[in-house]
Amino acid sequence: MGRGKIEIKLIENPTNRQVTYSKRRNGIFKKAHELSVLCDAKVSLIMFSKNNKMHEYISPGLTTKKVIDQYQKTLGDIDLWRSHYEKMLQNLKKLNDINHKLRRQIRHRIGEGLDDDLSFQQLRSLEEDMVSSIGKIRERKFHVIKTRTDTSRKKVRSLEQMNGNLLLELKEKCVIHPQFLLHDEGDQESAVALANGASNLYAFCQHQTHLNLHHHLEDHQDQGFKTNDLRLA
Amino acid sequence: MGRGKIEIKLIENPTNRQVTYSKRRNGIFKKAHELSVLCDAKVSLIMFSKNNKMHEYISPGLTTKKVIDQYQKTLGDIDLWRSHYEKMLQNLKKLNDINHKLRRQIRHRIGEGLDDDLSFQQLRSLEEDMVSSIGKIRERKFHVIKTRTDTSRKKVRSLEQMNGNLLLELKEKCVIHPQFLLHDEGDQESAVALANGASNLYAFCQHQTHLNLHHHLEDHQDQGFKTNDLRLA
DNA sequence: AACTATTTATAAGA
DNA sequence: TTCTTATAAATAGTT
Repeated sequence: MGRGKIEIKLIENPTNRQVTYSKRRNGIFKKAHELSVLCDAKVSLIMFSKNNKMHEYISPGLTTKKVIDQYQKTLGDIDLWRSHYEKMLQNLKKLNDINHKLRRQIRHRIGEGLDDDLSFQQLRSLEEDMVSSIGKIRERKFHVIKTRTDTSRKKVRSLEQMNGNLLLELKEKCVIHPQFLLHDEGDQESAVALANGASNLYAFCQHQTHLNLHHHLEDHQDQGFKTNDLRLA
Repeated sequence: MGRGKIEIKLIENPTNRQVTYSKRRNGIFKKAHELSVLCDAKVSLIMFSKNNKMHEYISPGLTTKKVIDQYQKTLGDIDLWRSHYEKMLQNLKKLNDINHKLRRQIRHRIGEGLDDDLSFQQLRSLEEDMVSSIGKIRERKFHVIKTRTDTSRKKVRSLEQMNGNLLLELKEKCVIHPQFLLHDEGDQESAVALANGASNLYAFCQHQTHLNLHHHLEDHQDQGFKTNDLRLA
């Protein structure tokens, strides 16, 4: 209907296409409206242009939601959404049930809600179970504390050994180069630091010992303590 | 367009209306399809006739669900369904999380999964908690067993009293009407039944005593034992 | 956006 | 429903 007949196939020219879309869209909307009125029909017409501009017609007194709802209902529950939705509802219910059961179990295990529904036998087996569980927890607790103690002990041993080596080396160096010795009597911290196990050398070489001990307590990765350390001191 | 012009208003004649609906419906569908093809538009056309018969057109390669989804998205998430759906999803997720936490708590309480992530302090407080809980459970257990014992004791006392009364009454009746006495020596059950506390009257009036005792043990509500009972025996 | 020659849709009748 | 057909309406191409 127009100056010439056209073939029904994609209009390649974008401008042309846009114009035709516009004209025909209005045409369809008009027809949809006429049908609504003439035949009292419910019509929902939704369309998106090639550039995703949306246009819709809906019969007077209706909403698209209503139409879609009726559509779903009419198609029956074969509908993807409805079944998906209902699966979700079931899931929700199941999870809630499980939740309640878990809560109940916990309540029993913390000694609440026992009056509700536990028989003597159930109470007995619950008690038994908890006694055994507590055993496991204690075991684990002792394991943790033992591990921790062992670790500390090892650390202490290793530090002691390091200190021993350090002191020996220091002693040698001081004997060879007595000019490095400092006699800073006012330093109180040194005394505290040295009290750990280096006290036998206190009178001999206090300042350097002090500084090197600190190094080792603070930075465990630092293994490079040779003659350089002495120069830094 | 037709033999005569028509006014756009409800067609009162149902037959006429149905015919028009049919014709125009096809017309719109054709136009919708032409638009789809000519302009590469997405078209969804759903309609219900006055008698709720549904018809739909959907552009080739599309589904109504897709169109509706896009419609919802385009209108923005103000949409009721989408928000409802998303609330449900959130809920589901939350429930699942809670579930996991509850399970974890239970696992800890039954002494599993302790290595994962419990510090020494946590283990200590868990142990403490469980000790206190076990106390509550034991309390409840003792309460249950005590209640049950008490109830049994009361029942026994009450039955003993009943039996006493019964025997006394029976004794009287037998003295007044000695003709009711039966000397059925072969009855072994009687001896078992009487052993409970009626043994002192064994030689006196065995058969009746036996039957009446049974009545009372089986049916507690039956309080009506008078002279009639003896006649039934 | 308007025009208009043509095509298309369809109302009424069969 | 479907077909027919006179006529109304829609619209392609043009301005």
